[in-house]
Amino acid sequence: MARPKNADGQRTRQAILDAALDLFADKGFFGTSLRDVAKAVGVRESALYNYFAGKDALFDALLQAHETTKSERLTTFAEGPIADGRALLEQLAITTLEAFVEPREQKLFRILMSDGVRLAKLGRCNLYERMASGRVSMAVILDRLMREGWLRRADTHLLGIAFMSPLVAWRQLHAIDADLPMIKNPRVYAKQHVGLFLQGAAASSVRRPVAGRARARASKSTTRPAKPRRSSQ
Amino acid sequence: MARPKNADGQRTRQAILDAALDLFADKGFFGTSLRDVAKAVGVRESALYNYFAGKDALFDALLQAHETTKSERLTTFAEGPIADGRALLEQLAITTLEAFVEPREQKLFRILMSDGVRLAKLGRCNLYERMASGRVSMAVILDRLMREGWLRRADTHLLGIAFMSPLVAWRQLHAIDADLPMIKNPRVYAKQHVGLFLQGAAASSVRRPVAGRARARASKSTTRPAKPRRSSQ
DNA sequence: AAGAAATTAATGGTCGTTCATTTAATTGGT
DNA sequence: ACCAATTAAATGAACGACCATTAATTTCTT
Repeated sequence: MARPKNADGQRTRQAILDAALDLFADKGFFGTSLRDVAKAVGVRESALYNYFAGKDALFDALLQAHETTKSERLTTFAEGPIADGRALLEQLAITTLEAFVEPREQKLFRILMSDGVRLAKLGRCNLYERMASGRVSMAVILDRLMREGWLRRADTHLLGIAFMSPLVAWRQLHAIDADLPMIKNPRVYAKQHVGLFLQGAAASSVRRPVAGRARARASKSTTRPAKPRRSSQ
Repeated sequence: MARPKNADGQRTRQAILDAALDLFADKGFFGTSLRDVAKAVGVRESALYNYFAGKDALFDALLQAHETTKSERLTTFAEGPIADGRALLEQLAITTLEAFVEPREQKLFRILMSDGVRLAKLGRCNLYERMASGRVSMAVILDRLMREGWLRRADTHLLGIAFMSPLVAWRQLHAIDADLPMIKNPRVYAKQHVGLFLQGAAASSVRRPVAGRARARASKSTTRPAKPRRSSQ
């Protein structure tokens, strides 16, 4: 039989996109056949060609559907005055993590993780440009934070990687196994991450004397040996 | 013709392993056919079956060849007394980065990056166990550093991710594109990374009084408090 | 002659894609 | 309000190209 009673093109098209996103995320672009996609939709594979010219076109449509959704999260952080550098970074971390938590974005992330390099090599997706634009946006934000005195002067890319990569890694680890012995709440993690990013991991008692402001933080540890101090770069 | 003049089984076997590593790293496990491997070796694909039972067995042999090479880099750092925490972290960072730089390890890294999740899902490689063991080793080291007063008390996984993920990211970015505007020398990067990890990115002079509660987000004040420009380093 | 190393040939399977066809809904003229 | 023409949506069969794997065979070395 063909053309069942309530066949709706728009609905089918969206179902194809949904199924393709799921399957590509699960088994990869190259590991997913159009037969798989069609079976998930409940349709023969030849029906897909009514909506997409081929497998590549389907993937392109998938990417484009999320390109419009994305709408440049980072750049909005680079505008307006900065009232509180720490709060801005926390909000930035939370936004980033929550973007990863969003299911569709997460699936897309997994697709780009596993097949992005090869797809980019075939000129079929702009993974590198995506990443580069992200790094640039991040550099702009960090540069502003440095110029306005919230961050110390340092290599922008060093800071960018140090700030961003733990967020990505945290999300990645959670995507692989949700039961890891890690901080589970995105907001809690973001807060702690920013704290670590700003203050550093060194025990607070051995801070170099810079400004008289002594931070009465932590230092609840037991007796510890005296630290030989080396100059910091 | 068959059986060329100087055919050597051992040599061929190694050539197969080398070619497979290259091709799997480049096009992925699922994207590489045995024909490709055979062609790279200069042999028909049926010849591969003289050395490996099949594609899976070839991949297993590839993994095992590097399993023996690895020999637990991290654990050696957790033994012996810690003379200098910063130096230890720097050495750890350098060792990690240089391990990534090693070509074979780098290719394996790329394979596991792109196909690891799916291969693990098929029970064909122990990606998760690898990562978990790495996290545990890292946690042991960080725990010692905390107990001996080199690091402030914090969640071990938080610190582990914050220390390790930028190194992985740096290597990843360099593997993708060697011409990025980033610190290129592994040792220089390691030093700066450890400095940032220990001291943090906050400008050294300004510190908010206390009360990390940052809900000053809603304030729409256009008047920005004057930020002292303290340039450190 | 024996065996190692590689060949050619073939098998059964899956893939992306094309094409003619069938069915259900919509439309327009009378 | 009816019926033909049109269109949208999906089908089933097929194609050529790969794929992993196996089997029988050839050639070189010792």
